[in-house]
Amino acid sequence: MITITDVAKHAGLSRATVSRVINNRPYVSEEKKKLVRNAMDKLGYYPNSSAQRLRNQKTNIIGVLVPRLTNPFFINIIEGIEKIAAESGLQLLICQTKSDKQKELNYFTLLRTKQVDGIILTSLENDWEQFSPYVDYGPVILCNEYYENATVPMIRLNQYEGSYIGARHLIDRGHRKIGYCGGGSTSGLSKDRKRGLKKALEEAGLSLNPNWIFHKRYSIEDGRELMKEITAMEDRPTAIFTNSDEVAAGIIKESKELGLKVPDDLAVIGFDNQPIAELIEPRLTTIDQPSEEIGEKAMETMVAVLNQQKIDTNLKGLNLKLIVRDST
Amino acid sequence: MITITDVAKHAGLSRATVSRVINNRPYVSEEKKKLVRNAMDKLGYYPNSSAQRLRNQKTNIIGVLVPRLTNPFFINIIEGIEKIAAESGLQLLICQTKSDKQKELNYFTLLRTKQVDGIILTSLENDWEQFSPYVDYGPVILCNEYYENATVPMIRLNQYEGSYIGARHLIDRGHRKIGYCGGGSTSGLSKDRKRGLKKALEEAGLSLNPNWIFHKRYSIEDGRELMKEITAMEDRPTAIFTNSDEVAAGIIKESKELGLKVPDDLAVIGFDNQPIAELIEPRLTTIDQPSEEIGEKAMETMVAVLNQQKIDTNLKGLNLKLIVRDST
DNA sequence: ACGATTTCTGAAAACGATTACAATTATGAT
DNA sequence: ATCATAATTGTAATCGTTTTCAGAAATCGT
Repeated sequence: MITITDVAKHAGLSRATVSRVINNRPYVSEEKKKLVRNAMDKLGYYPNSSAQRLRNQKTNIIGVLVPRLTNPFFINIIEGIEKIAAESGLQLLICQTKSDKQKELNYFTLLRTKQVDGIILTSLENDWEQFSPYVDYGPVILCNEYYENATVPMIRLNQYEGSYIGARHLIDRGHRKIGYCGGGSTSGLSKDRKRGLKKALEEAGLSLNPNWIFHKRYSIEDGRELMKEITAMEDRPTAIFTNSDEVAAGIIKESKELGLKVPDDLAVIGFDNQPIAELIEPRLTTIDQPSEEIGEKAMETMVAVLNQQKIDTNLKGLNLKLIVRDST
Repeated sequence: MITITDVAKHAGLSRATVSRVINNRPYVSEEKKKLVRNAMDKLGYYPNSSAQRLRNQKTNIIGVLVPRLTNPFFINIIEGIEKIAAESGLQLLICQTKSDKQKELNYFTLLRTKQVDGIILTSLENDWEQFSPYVDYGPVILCNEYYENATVPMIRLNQYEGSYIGARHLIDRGHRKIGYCGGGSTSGLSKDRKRGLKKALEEAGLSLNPNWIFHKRYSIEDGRELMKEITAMEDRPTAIFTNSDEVAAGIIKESKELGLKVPDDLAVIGFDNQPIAELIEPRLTTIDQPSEEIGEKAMETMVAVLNQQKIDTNLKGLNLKLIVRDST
């Protein structure tokens, strides 16, 4: 392997001078700069990043925790994060938690072993109390998800509002028996979605039937299973409010297979406005989230924190929007 | 930050002994082991991985190059890769090339700066000649994609065969005017898919109309655009063979919007058997690929190469399978 | 009991970069 | 011409590990 020492020797200079050239430090004469550059080119030198990281005590890598890569919503967030990361010369270490509590927590050793300079969380399985001991070891930022009591920057949308407008839409369409399929975790997002729904129901003089609350459903397959469960009930909801377009798509698909009409027999509303929402028939009514934008904002915040600048987590202009299509 | 020196001091021993305990080296008495473990626990010590990497001259990270994370096919491959990586204590650095030649090439500096121990390529934009200079800097493995003349391990399926059976299916359904939408790169996969189609056509006394060959279409949106182009033609194909389910889905969606019936007015066959293939209507006829399995095999091969064991890239039992649904 | 192994432990030298500091030379002001 | 200041370069320490080497202690075989 070619090291900085080789370059120095070849250029007839010291390592220090070579290092200055690499890092665009001042106080190097043009003449020597040229010598160094020639030597680097000739030898095909690339600095060893482990050595740089050890010496500089930073990695320029940010860990990004997502539940599963199969969910386009999180890919969009990553897209936004990556855009800003690239602009700032940072790399991403993308980590799948598979919605597993322990896995999620384990990724925090990345911070302790100095493999990453910071962590962005896009979903939450554990309670805030589990995370809080780790914030001493490097910046942690919540993107999309949030806690009420967390002490780290949170890039979040008004999920309460989003959920409320979705629920209102169902009520306006005349539904009185509305089911809910949500995460069921203790995160602010999860709670707020349920709260928004409840609020809309209350306003209409309705309440949430505990039999129609479903948790921990994420995939298309989960949606299909859920639909089978609903069909088996004697008292069924006429509309269902879901936490993701994938689950909603699964419900629609299975409904059709079971000979039920969407939205007449069952109205379905999704969340996220993924490509699949346009593709499936009937096209899915859903709640659009500016996912890429919150990813960008999260990474901008991370960059600010790393540079010890003051941060601004204000997200005005970014709203959840109801997209009415044919499934409601 | 707590270092190994702190632990050594706290335990009243040398750094060497602590290191031996960390790495399960022999020749440490039980007594001292306990002292070290206690000290590590008490101080909350985690080894600094930059230092370990510098010293050990390896990172235990493998770079995985994919075109775009939005394509579930590649996510499946990653899934397989990750499974084996986890078993072997390796981490993944996932890199999106966005199907950009330069970007793809740039990621090879990861190898030169020793940020990764090896690279797995799942798609190819450049010619093999562009890559070959880099193979000196660390193991490179091709997964899914391949070249005829490459000198690195290739985990590949018989795309020629897969393409052939797909084309045969269309011909058996009575189609004589068959269009092709493929990658159009110089990779073996791309060439073989075209070859397989041509072979089937020739056997039926047909040939591939150059007007009906389309390249560089990847997304649902690309599919929709493509469909508009086709509709604008005066002499249109009656069937189209695509390179991915996403493009195929876009074609189907747009067809319906344009008032065309699939498969009657236009038959469409996809590739990959993604979830979307089941969801869209008409359900998509497609060619299933054991994507997770080839990911696993690729990582197994990488592990073998890193350990200098002899490798076996045989993939028998893993085949491309035609899945007939309703779009043909 | 005595030499030959084997087990245990620490001192010190790596790994490849960056940087504080000192030494030297060049430039500028008077 | 002289002194103050700025620009240029190198020496050596440092980041936090692992490992070679050597020495000390324990164990073994006879």
